[in-house]
Amino acid sequence: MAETDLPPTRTENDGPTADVGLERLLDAERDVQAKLGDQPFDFESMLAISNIYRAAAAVRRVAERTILSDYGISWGGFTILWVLWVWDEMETGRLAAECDLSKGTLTGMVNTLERQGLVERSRVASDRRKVVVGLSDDGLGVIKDLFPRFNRYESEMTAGLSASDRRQLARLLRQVVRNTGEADNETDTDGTDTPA
Amino acid sequence: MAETDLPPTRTENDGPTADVGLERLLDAERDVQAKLGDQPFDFESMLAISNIYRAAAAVRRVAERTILSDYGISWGGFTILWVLWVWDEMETGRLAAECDLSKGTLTGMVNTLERQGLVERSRVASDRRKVVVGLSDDGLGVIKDLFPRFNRYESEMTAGLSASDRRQLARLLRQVVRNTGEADNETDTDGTDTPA
DNA sequence: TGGATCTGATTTGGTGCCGAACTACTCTCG
DNA sequence: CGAGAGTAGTTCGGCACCAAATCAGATCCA
Repeated sequence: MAETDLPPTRTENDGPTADVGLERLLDAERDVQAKLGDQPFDFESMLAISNIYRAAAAVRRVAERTILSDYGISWGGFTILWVLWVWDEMETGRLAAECDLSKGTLTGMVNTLERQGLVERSRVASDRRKVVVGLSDDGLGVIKDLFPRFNRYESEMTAGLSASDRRQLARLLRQVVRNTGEADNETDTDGTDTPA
Repeated sequence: MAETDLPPTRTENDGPTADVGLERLLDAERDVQAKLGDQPFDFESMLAISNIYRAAAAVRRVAERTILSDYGISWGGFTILWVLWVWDEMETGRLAAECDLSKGTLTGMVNTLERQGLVERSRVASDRRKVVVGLSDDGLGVIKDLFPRFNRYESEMTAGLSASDRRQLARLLRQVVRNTGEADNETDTDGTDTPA
């Protein structure tokens, strides 16, 4: 959702607040509330969720424009290389889950990476349905070279956050992921949603 | 990037930790560090950033599968309707900025929404380059109906977070967005990156 | 008046990404 | 064994999304 500041006409600065224009946020809240009449709404959740989306998109766009474009790979492509690097070759389905992509999407992206000579597919002899994907030598070279740069970029993106802020951020986001209830929650951390 | 838990073979539960398998995180850190040799890396930033992306994707997918699919609109389509609802009709360029989309993308999505009869385009008489987009009556009906449901969903996605957690989350994410240095930062909150 | 320039929107070409349908293989058990 | 149920991966149709190129209208001098 849109960054919920910027009501139509305001461009003035507002001094050294540590945060992005607080008044704008209040403006936005007022504007939304006006549309809703007396119906209550959860402004803080709205801000939290919409900022997740905006931050993710911005971080991705900038990463792709800056570092990733040097190697001609996308965010998702990088993720695949990274997973294969850290945890070695694995079969398609698992790789998809690990990269948080649908199987269909993964097939396409592996095609791209294969065309670029960065990964290799091989069928499993013991179960000929399965396909294992692994890094090629070139792929290994790329990720070894790329990861430190990427990680440096990640650090830059969290500039201004203390170490505990970063941990907190990760923690809160994990809770959000858990709340979506999408599978791969095989961990069942709080025991409230055990299937049976 | 992949949720950085789940090293290849571990499925056991790990008891009532308040957080997602802490040991797995440590495993992942160890695995990555092993690949890097003595080269240092910023694990906490990596976790923070990758979780932003994963949370955003999960929240979006689930929203589209559950509420949004009832109306046949996408996350981005919803954003457009919402912005137009709260701040009234506006011209294409501004709408794109507000929705955090490129102009080209916006054109396409407005086409879709127009086909669905939810928004209307009209040229501006005083400057015939400009196009103003606004909600149709149907579009207004949809967003009025949809927003409360969507907002309820947003609340659910932040379940388990205190009010101050939510504010904190939004705040930290705003800092990340700021760090990307993508424009629309006309606010310049800390004075370090003023163009001139 | 009329080119050069600027600005707003659309078009174009190409991925990424999804869910659903499909194909090929494996497993089960009668 | 062999039909049916299950599973792994790919294909398909369709948006979303971007950057770059293009088109059309406005503006600014000279």
